[in-house]
Amino acid sequence: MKLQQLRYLCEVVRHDLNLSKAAMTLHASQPGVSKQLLQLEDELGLRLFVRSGKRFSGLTEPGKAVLAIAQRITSDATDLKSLAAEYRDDGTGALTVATTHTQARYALPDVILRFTRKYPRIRLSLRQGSPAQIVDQVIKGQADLCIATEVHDADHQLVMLPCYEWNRCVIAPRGHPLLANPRLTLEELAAHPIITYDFAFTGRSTMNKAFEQRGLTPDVVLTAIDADVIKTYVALGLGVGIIARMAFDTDRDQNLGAVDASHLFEPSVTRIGIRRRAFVRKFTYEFIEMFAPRLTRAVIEEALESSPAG
Amino acid sequence: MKLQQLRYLCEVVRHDLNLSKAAMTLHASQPGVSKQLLQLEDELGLRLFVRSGKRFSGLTEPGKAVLAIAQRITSDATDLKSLAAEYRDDGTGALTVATTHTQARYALPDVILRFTRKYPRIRLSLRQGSPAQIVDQVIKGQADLCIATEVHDADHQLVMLPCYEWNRCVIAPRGHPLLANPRLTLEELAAHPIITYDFAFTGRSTMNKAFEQRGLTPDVVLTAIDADVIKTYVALGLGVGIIARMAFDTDRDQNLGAVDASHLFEPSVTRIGIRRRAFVRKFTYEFIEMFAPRLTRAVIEEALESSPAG
DNA sequence: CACCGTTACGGTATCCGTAAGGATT
DNA sequence: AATCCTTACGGATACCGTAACGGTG
Repeated sequence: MKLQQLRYLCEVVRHDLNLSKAAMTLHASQPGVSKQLLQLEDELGLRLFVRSGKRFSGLTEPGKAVLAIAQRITSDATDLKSLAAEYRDDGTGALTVATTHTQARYALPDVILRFTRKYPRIRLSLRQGSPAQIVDQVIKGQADLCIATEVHDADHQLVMLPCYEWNRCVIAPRGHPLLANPRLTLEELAAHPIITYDFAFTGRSTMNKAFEQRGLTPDVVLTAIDADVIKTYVALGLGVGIIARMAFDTDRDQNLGAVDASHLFEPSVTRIGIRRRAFVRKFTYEFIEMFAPRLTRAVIEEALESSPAG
Repeated sequence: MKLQQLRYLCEVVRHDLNLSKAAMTLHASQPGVSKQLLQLEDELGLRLFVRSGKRFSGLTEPGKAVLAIAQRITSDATDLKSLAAEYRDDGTGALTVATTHTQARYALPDVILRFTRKYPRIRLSLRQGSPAQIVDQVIKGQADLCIATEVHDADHQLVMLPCYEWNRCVIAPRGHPLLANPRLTLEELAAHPIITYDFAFTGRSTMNKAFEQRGLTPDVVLTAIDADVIKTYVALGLGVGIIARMAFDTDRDQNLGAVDASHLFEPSVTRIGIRRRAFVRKFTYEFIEMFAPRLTRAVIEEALESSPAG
C-alpha cells in the first residue's frame, strides 16, 4: 500500500470517478493510474469501485470506508510536507482561501494586497463557492481556510473563528421614497419588492427571522449570490436591495442610495474556518490576523487545541 | 515520501532511536532502514534526528512535529488494512489488549477463553503495563484497546467506556483480629501496617481520599503492582492488605482471610479505552461486549461518534 | 573489541509511459 | 465516432540485502 495509491483514489473520486481527468491533474498517464488502483484493490483484497462495463459508476461499500481513511491520510501527508516547508522556512508555499463572493469582493482585497506584498513568494489563490462548498473544500484539504458568514460545520471537523460582526443596509435607486426615511421600519421595507442574497448565502436566514418575528412576509422578487448582481437589478428598478453595508460604496454606486438597516436585523458574524488538527503555517496565521486583528497566533492555537464541543 | 519511511521513523523512535533493533522488528536490513530515513530527511529538507557521532541521540524540533503526524498516518494505515480485512471477512486478524495485572489476572481470563474459542484464528495478545503506559500504547496504535481503572486520557484522544464498578476487601493472615470484625472502620484499619497497590495503579487514589477525609494517615509499609505480590507479603505477616474484592479467592488463598471493605471506600470504575476514530473490527466489538455486556456494538459506536467533551 | 550508522555495489522488483485492445454511449 | 478502462511491453528507476567502512564507548 503506497501513499500515491491513496492519493490516486482520492483524486479519482474528486473527478467523479473519471480516471482520465484524474490522471491529468495528477501529472500521470491514465494507464498508470488505472494500474495503481487495481493494485490497491488487489492488495486490500476487495473491489473499491463499481464498474459498469469499462466505466466507474460508483464506490462499493468498502470503497467508501477506505476512501474516508485515505482522505485523512493524504491530507495528513500534505500537512507533513508543509510542516517541513515551514521548518525549512524557505519563504515559499501556497495559501488557498475558499470564500464567498461577498468576502472576496469587499472584505479581502485589502488583506490580500498587504499579504502578497509581505509574502511575494507565497502562491495565494482564492476559490469561490457557496458556504457548503467552501466548508467541504477545507474539510477535504483542497483549501487551507474558508471565510464566510453562514457556515454549518455539522461534524465539528472545522474550528470556526469569529472575525467580525456586520449588518445590512437597504439600497434603492436615487430618489426612491425609502431613502428619505431616517429610521426605516420592517413594515415599510416589506411594502416593496425586495432583492437580496440567495438563501444559502451570507446571513439570509438572519434576515428572514426578523421579518417572521413581526409576522411579515417579505416579497422577495429576486435573489442573487452577490451584491453586484443585486445592485444591477435594483438600479433597473426591480425592487429595493438588502445587502451588507460594506458592499455599498458611495463613490462607485452613484446611481444608488443607501440607508442603514442595522436596527432591523440581528448582526451576522463572519467566521474563518480551519481544519482541526491541520498544520498551520506561519504566514497563514498572519493572513488570519491581517483579516481579523483579534485573531493572533496565540488565540488561534488555543482554539485549535480546544475540544470540539460547543 | 512513502508510507514505509514513516513507519520506519515511528519504529525507530519506539526502539529508543536504535536503528538495528528497529530493523529487526521491521524485517528489514539495518542499512535499508538507514537509507530510507536519510532519504526522508532529504526529501523533507531537514534533519529529523540529532546525531552524536554515529549514534542517534534524539529528535530535532522538526523531527518531533514530523513524528506526530507520521504516527497518525501509520496508525490510519493500519486501520485501513484491518478495515479491508473486515470487509474481506476472512476471519483472520489480531487483537491487542493493553491492560494492568489486576485485569489480566482476575477479570480477563474468562473473557479470553470465550473469545479464543469463538475466534480461533484471531491472534489475541495481552500487553501489561502501568495505566499511563497502556493508554500510551493505545494512542500510538500499538494496542487496540486498554482496560484499566485509573486511566487519565488528558487529551481526549481516547473514548473511555465504563465497564463495571468494584470495591475492595481487606486481607490478613488467618486468625488476625481484624478478620473477626463484622463491620470494619477506617480507624481500625489505620491502626495496622498496610500493604496495597502502587500509587499509579488500580484505584489507589480513591483509597487515599477515604483516609484523608477522616483525617487519618494510613501506614502504608509496602506497595505493589499486583494483588499476588500483596498477598505474599500479607501472608508473611508484614501487614494487612487492601485489594480488589475480585482478587481474593477463598479456594486458592486458604492461608488468608478477607473482610469486605466496600462501605469504607468509594467504588472504582474499570473502563475500556479505544482510540477515537479508530476502525473497530467486529470481533473487537464482541470482545468488549463479552467483557462488559452493557457495551453492545450500538452503545460503543455512539460513544465513538460523540464529541470529546466530558 | 563490540556496537552503531553510513557508504558501495549488484540483482531484482516496481513503476511509468506508449501503444493497442475491447466496451459503452 | 468518441470516450473510457484495461492489458502488453520495454526502459528507467528505486529498493533491498550483503559487504565493507569509519566512529564511538
